[in-house]
Amino acid sequence: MQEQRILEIFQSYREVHQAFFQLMTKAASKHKLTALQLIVLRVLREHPEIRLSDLAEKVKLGNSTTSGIVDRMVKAGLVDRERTETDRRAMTLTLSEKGMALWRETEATRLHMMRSLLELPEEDQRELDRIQQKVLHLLRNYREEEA
Amino acid sequence: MQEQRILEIFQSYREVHQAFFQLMTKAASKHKLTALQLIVLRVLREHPEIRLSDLAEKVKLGNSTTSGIVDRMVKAGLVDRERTETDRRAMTLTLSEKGMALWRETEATRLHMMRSLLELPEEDQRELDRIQQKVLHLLRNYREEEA
DNA sequence: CGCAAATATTTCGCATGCGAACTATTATCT
DNA sequence: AGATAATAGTTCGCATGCGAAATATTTGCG
Repeated sequence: MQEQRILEIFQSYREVHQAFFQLMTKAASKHKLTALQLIVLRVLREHPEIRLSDLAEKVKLGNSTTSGIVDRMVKAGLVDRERTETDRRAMTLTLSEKGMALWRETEATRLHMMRSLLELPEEDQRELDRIQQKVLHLLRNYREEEA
Repeated sequence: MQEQRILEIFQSYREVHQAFFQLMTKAASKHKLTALQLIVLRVLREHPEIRLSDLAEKVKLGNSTTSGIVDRMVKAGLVDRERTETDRRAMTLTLSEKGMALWRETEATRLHMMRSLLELPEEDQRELDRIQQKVLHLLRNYREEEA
C-alpha cells in the first residue's frame, strides 16, 4: 500500500537521524559533552554575542529547547550569558575561556568523526540535498494548509 | 570547509525528521494520540500478540523507550499487555477493542496526512532510499570501528 | 504620556530517546 | 540438580524536543 511506503520513508529518516545523533553523541562524550553542546560550541565560536533566538534559529530548535541546552552549558562554565545593553529582554551568549579551550581540544575528535561521512560521494550529497529540500517543502505545505 | 558540509547534512536530516514528526503529531492529535502511538497502533494491528522487543525492533527504538510508550497506551486502555504462557519473562501486546476501534477511526486522517508526501516522485523515493542506505552504512561503519 | 500589543526568554508539563542498573525467569553447563 | 549465564522487561537518570503559559521589557497607538 502507498501508506506503507510513506511510513517506511519516515522510519528510514528516523533511523538515519538517530545514527547521526549517536555518532555525534559518542564523539562528544569523549570531552564530556553532548552532541548538541558540540554543535552549539561551533555556532558560538563563529558568532560571539549571539542572541538565544538567533542561536535557536541556527540550530533549528525551538526557543525553549535551546534555552535548556544553553542553561546546562552556562552551569558547566562553557558559556557566558549576559543581558543585552540595548534590549534588556534579550541575552547574549559567548564562549567562556573554558568553552574556547574545549572547542580547540575537540579538533581531532571532530575530524575523525567526519571522516567516514566524507566517503559519501559529492554527487550523492547534492542529490540528497535536492530531495531533502523537496520533502521539506511538501511537509511544510501540509502544515500551512492545516493552519 | 568539509566539516561544515557534513554538519549541514546532519542538520538537514534533523529538520526533515522533525517536520515529519510534527506532521504525524498533528494528525495523531486529532484522535488524542501521539505520533508514535499511531505507529504502534499500526504495528499491533498487523502483528497481534507481538512481544515488546519485537515491537521495539519494528519501530526502531530501544526497549526502554518502547516500554514507556506501550505503558502509556495500556494506561489509556488501547493495548492489552499479558504475560506469555510459554515464557513468563515476556509480554504479549495486542490491541484492545478500544484500540481497534480507534485505529479504524484514524483512517481518513492517515490518508490525508500521507497525501502531500505522495507527491514525491517515485524516482526520488528510490533515490532517497538508496542514499539513506549508504549513509546508514557509513555511519554504522564508524560505530563498529570504535567498538 | 499611558496602556495595549509585541517581543525575548524562561518555566512547565509532557513525550520521546538512550544506556545502565535491576528484577524475574529461563537456558546452559558441569 | 545447582550454580551460572543469558534473556525479557521495567525503572532510573539524564538530555532532547515541543507548545503553552508566565515574566520582563520594549514598542506603538491614541
